[in-house]
Amino acid sequence: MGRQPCCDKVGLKRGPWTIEEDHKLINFILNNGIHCWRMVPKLAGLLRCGKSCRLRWINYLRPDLKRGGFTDTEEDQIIQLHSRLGNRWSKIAAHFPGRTDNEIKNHWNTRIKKKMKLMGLDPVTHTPIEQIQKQEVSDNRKQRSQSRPSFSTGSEENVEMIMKSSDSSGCTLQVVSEEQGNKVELNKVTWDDLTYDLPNKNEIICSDLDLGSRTNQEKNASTGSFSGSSFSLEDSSHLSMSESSYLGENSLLEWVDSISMESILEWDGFDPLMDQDVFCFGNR
DNA sequence: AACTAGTACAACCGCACGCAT
DNA sequence: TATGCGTGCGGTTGTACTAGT
Repeated sequence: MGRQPCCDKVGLKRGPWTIEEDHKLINFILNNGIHCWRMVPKLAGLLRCGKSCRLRWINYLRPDLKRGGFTDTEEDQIIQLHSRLGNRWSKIAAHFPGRTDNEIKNHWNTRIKKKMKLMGLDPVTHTPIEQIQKQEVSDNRKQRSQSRPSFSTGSEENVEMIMKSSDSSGCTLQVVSEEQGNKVELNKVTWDDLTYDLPNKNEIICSDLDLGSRTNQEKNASTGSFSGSSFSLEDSSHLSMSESSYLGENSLLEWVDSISMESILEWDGFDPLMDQDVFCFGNR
């Protein structure tokens, strides 16, 4: 059927946001909340598409954003989570309140990837690069040998791992030899073990936990409460303005600070269009 | 000082999903 | 069921900034 564009793009501004636009957007959202992003630019007096407004708010203007560099601990945590979740940045970001998926994704692409390569680890599989190269050689050999008729490749590599149970700390695996039908139950292994010690762990985890396809519950959970990339209006009342350590421009920061917290807290009491008193400079 | 290469990150784009009709 | 809409997500691009020469 083909999706309609989120906006006609005609006469809309693109590129970097100005302080004035930021002020307009923040003022509108803090006073009215968000019911329909498509309507936000119109009501806020912005020549932007709703999508752009949403992105700007989520990634830059949200008052609860934690700015600044990532700590070593955070980086380690990102690596751990990435090994389990892959490039599902919103899920990863959910573990870091105040961080956005975009921020984590950027940090991953610019720094952590390189850091891992320097450590000799493949950023995609999280396994030692040397091991991957060996595996590739082994696979090539396998392929070549399989193309030959009646040639056994040996049983060591023909095993299947089945996840028997799992929780937040780790899982129990069953290893089944295809050729001999042997079943060996491993003691519980932690996710870290899976990350660094076992080959092909991505396939194991993804297939058995269905991490490759998001469930409705996951989606709802990610949008239902404040959890990193997904911002809940309800939970904004718990946020501390002191956490917004950086907003790009001091004037903007000061301006946000100057806004009465009461107006921020009343997300639920939002009356969408009753108050269309869009921000004007000098009004506050 | 001028230029270049590398880095960091904001912003955009296209697609998929859930929901309503 | 098919279609349209709004939103969220992940990949990619653009650009400002910094370091090195």
